[in-house]
Parts: sequence; structure tokens; C-alpha cells
Amino acid sequence: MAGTASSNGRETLASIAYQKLLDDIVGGQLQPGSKLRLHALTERYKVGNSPLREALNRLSANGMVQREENRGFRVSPASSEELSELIRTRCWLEELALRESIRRGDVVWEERVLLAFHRLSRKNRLFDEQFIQFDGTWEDLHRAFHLSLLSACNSKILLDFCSQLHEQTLRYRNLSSMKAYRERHELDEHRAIRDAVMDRDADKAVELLRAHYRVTGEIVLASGKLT
Amino acid sequence: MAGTASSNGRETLASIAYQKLLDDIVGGQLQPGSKLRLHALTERYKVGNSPLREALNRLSANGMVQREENRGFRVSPASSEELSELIRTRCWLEELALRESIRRGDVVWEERVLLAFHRLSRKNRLFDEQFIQFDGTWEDLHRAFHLSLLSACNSKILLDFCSQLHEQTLRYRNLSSMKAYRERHELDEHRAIRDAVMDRDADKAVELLRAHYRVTGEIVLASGKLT
DNA sequence: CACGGAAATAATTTCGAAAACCTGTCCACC
DNA sequence: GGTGGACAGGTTTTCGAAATTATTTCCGTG
Repeated sequence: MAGTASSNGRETLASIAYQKLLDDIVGGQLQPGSKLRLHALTERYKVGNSPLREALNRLSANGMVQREENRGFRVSPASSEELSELIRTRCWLEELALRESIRRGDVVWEERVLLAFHRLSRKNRLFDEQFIQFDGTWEDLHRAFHLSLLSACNSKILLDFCSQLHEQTLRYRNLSSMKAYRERHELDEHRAIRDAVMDRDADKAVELLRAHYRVTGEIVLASGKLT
Repeated sequence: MAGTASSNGRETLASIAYQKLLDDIVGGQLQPGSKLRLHALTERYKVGNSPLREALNRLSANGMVQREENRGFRVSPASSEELSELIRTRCWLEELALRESIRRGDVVWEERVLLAFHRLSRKNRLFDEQFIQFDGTWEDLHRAFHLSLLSACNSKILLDFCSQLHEQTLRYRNLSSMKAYRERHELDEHRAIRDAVMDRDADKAVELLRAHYRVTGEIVLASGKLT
């Protein structure tokens, strides 16, 4: 995700806690708005007080948890208003990044996109054939594909922002359980986006991408699990 | 800045440290790339180990400091490449937010812009008349003016991103000492932007805003204090 | 019965020191 | 002369407990 973390030698407890917390928040194991009591978390993740607090402070800085002075932390609440705002903003920023990528992307970029799509689709087929569940790996490949599309925009900062928005919307998707839809249609949508990108058809690619996000958003909204 | 901090009762030591650190990094008292040794900082800010670490972790999540596992923190380095990227990205995002604000802003928004400009220009005149230095207050009013322009974009997320970029570029401006230029021209530029905005002339407002940022960037680049 | 305030409880925040880690130095050895 | 491995000093990271702050409970009063 965003932030700056050069993973050098051994990983630090704070970073482990950060990753686990992020996974559990994005994965929906920790409900939106729920209180994050330090003592409970130390037992849950088997890490001490200090590393946990450091992890929570990092998360509070990129909006995954809220912090109230002297009252601790809670998972950021989820609302349909925020989801709308999230999708709207994501469409804006990714349109920007995608147009810029298409405009200045080179052959290496094209190959990155192609490869990322290939890996994702291969994983998809495995699901179809073997009826195994979507797991973390699929999400990683999915994220990698979407970021590859934008990766030639020549602004790491913008990419980080898009990455943050991806993570936030992923949380909403996981809150509603929309796995069924994804198995059915998402692969086709991704392929269409890839094709438009490879054709350097910016208008079409942007339109497909925006539709991709809008549809996803509406399904989540329609699931009725948000206030 | 970004992040989520409901300031409720008494302020926490970690938040105080966060604010002071941010001020010193943005203000240039802490040199880009310099190592942030815990012991030195505890003496400098008169706070203990833990609150300091929490502050640093927050700052690492929004890019003001870098973190290397088991090797501590350092102020994010500053380079002309990053400044270019910063300005480029800022132009993109603020164009977006400004166009959206002009499109959907209501009367209340117009009044916010007008008021913010008034306060800023009043402060400017005080400087001219009394030869006192730019201080923190001016920066606050300046930030408030720029954010007011974008404040009707209907996306708090986008506003937070713009706010982050503002802070980052402010650091670069403070690294080079470009006070002279600002006293001379910036007020006129701000007035022109305000007028274009009040006329709802999006193209003109965007062009002025982008020029405003580009010129500022070039002055900083020309100051030759970056690698 | 509602209201307000003091004590008790529970949570967060902070401190001081121990543990783990990185870095450079010195010396034996090839 | 160069290499590598143990050692020493300094730094970061983590722990356990103390200090501080919020929350609940309980009781007397209006």
C-alpha cells in the first residue's frame, strides 16, 4: 500500500501487526465502526502493546482506522455515502492515470499489462475448473492487474493514491459478499479493458474501467449491508 | 492534514510530537534525508520514546518520513525529480477538484472563497506595510484559501489528497528561500484566481492555478538547492 | 423516579529498562 | 595486503508496569 517501508532485514513486529490488521479490516473480519481494544488485539495477534499501537497509528494515517484522543481506535465506519464518494474519486483518479499511461506507456508497460492479465485469468480458470474459493492470491493478482494499467502514468504519488482507493473499495466489496458475481463476469470485463488498452483506445478503456467500478459499486450498494 | 484525528479532550503527547515534527520537516528545520535518532528527538521535543514513535509512524504513512525496518526513521529525501512529480500530480488533482467545485459549488462556497481570499490579502498588506516576516499564520491562511477553492468538489478524499500535496510542496518552497518573490507577486495571482472562480470560468481558473504552481515550482528548481 | 456526583472499574497513554539489532573496529589468519 | 569473524558501542524495537484519562456503578438528594 502507500507509505514507505523498505523491507530490509528481519520484519518488525509492528509491521506484522500492521499487515494482519489491514488484512482483517479489509477482509471484513473486523466490522466497520467497531472498537479496537488494545488488550483484545494483543491476544488476537500475539504482539505487545507498543508494536500494536504503532501499527494502529500507521493505519490511522491512511484512513483505515479512526483515532480519538484518549479514547483509542476504531475501525473506520462504512456508509453508502462514503462508498459513493470512494467510487467517484476512484473513477476520477484512475481516468487520469489511465489516460496518461496510454499516452506515454512504452512496450515494457504493454507487456506488464499483458502479463498481469494472463496471471489473473489463469487463476480465474483454476477457480472455474476446480471449484476452489477465491483467496488472498486472487486479490493480489487482481490488484496487480489494475495497478499495471496505471503504472505508466509517471507519478508514483498518484499510483499510491489509487492503491489506497483500491484497498478501501476492496473492503466494501468484502463486506457485501459478491463472490458469485465476480466469478461470472469480472474476467470478461478485465479482458475488454486489456484489449482497449492494448489498442491504445483511451476513451474506450476509460469508459470500460469506469463502468467496471460503477457496476461493482452498485452491487455492493444493492446488497443492503450499509447504512 | 489527512488522517483522522478527532480532537476531543486534552491533546495527547503523540499528537503534539506529530505536529512539531511536521512543522519542523515542512519548515525545513529538519533537513531532507537526515536521520531521525530517537534519543535526539526526545531531547528536542521533551517527549518520551513511545509518543515519538507513534508520531513518526503516522508521518511515515503519509510520506513525510521514511521508515526502514530496524534502522529507524529519516526525513524523506527531496529531489528535483520528486518536486516535478509533485507539481505534475498536484496540477492534475487540483484541476479535477477545481472544475468540479466550479460546476457544483453553491453560494456558500463562493462566500467561503471570497472570505478566504480577503483574510489572506489582509495579512499580505500587513506584511507590506509593517515589514514583518511571513509566519505560520500566513501559511495557514494561504492553505485555507487554496483549499477553499476546491472545497465544493464533493469528495473529502480528494480534498485530503490535495491537502497532502500542498504540504509536500510547501516543504520544497521552504527549502529554497523564495520569500521575496512571494511578497511581490503571489497576491496578484491569488486575486486573479479568485476572480476567475467567481466568474465560474473553469478553463481560465484552471489555467491560472496551474501556472501558479508551475511558476512556483520553477523558482524552487532554479534555486539550485536540490539534487 | 430522575438527577448529579463520587468512587470503582476499565481502557488508553506514557515511561523506563531490557532485548534485539545494526555498524564499525580490531585482530587472527590466509 | 586482503578476508572474515568475534567483540563493543550505539540505536532501534519491544516489554511490563505506572500514570493518566474515560466509563460505569452506586448512592444520596431533590
